[in-house]
Amino acid sequence: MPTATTVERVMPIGALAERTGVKVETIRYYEQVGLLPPPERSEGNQRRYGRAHVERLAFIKHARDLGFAVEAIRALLRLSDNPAMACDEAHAIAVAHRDEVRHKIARLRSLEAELERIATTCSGGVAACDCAIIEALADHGRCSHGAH
Amino acid sequence: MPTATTVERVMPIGALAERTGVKVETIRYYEQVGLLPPPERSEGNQRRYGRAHVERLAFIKHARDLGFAVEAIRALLRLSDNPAMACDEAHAIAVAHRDEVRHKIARLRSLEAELERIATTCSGGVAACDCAIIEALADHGRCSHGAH
DNA sequence: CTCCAAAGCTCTAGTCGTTAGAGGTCAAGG
DNA sequence: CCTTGACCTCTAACGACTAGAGCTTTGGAG
Repeated sequence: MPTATTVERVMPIGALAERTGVKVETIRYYEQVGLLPPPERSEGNQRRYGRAHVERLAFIKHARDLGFAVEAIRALLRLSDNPAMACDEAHAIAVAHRDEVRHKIARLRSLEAELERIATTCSGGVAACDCAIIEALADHGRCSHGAH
Repeated sequence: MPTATTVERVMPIGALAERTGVKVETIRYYEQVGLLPPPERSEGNQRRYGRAHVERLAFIKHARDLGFAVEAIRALLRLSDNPAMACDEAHAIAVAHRDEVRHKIARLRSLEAELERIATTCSGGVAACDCAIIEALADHGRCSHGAH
């Protein structure tokens, strides 16, 4: 007993959007940049998607959620279309991205520490505060050359 | 015995860039969007910066390095120009940003874990690999609805 | 003093991955 | 048949720069 959106042969863009959690505009964008192949059209020129599109878009969505760049996804899709190209390349892409993510985490952690420090130095509303946060920002500026 | 770049009254944009580590184009951009006040100009219409500009730009740079958005920096600069406005607001900005950074870290950490998992599932070049990374991306797509 | 390369100037457009809007067409239920 | 919502294309905006074209100014060497 298939519901309206499980009639997969003739899915309009809105149903595909709902199913995958990707916005309509974004789907059209992915088509425009060549991530999602152009689907067939209805007589009235409206896009009609099938199961293959759902799967491909889900793949794209998951990769985007993992923070892969559109370029990287293009490469991953090429690999998935062409398994003969082996997974060495896919592995390299994933590892490169993982390292990038690690890098970002490390950077953000030190930012967090510094933000925490300057935010707690001045907890707001205190009279002695002139203001510690602003001074921290200004001082660090000065400290790069030690000039006054 | 001041060197060329320590002659602060007449610093051209390139010297300011070198001193602060902010690119020339970015300095002009900051002026355009109103973060850095327009400096005086030479007879030939070239920007000439002084010490105040070095300090303000260093403040901006440090805040940007900490990941504050330009809008937030605009607010912080307003506060630093006008200390009477108290540090409550600065504190709120810093705390909000710290929380945002924490959020980002948490998200990235789970991404990292998943990337690690899929990257090590297929270590590349293995025959059995068909490929685990690509399957992981595809499967997750499918698992959101359990459909085949 | 004259010349030339480096550095400056303005203005425009491109980046990335969407998102939003204008202004129109199509499909389906009452 | 008519309305309403979903769809269509095309263009511009976001944030924070970055790059380039095409020009002028500056400052040191000859």
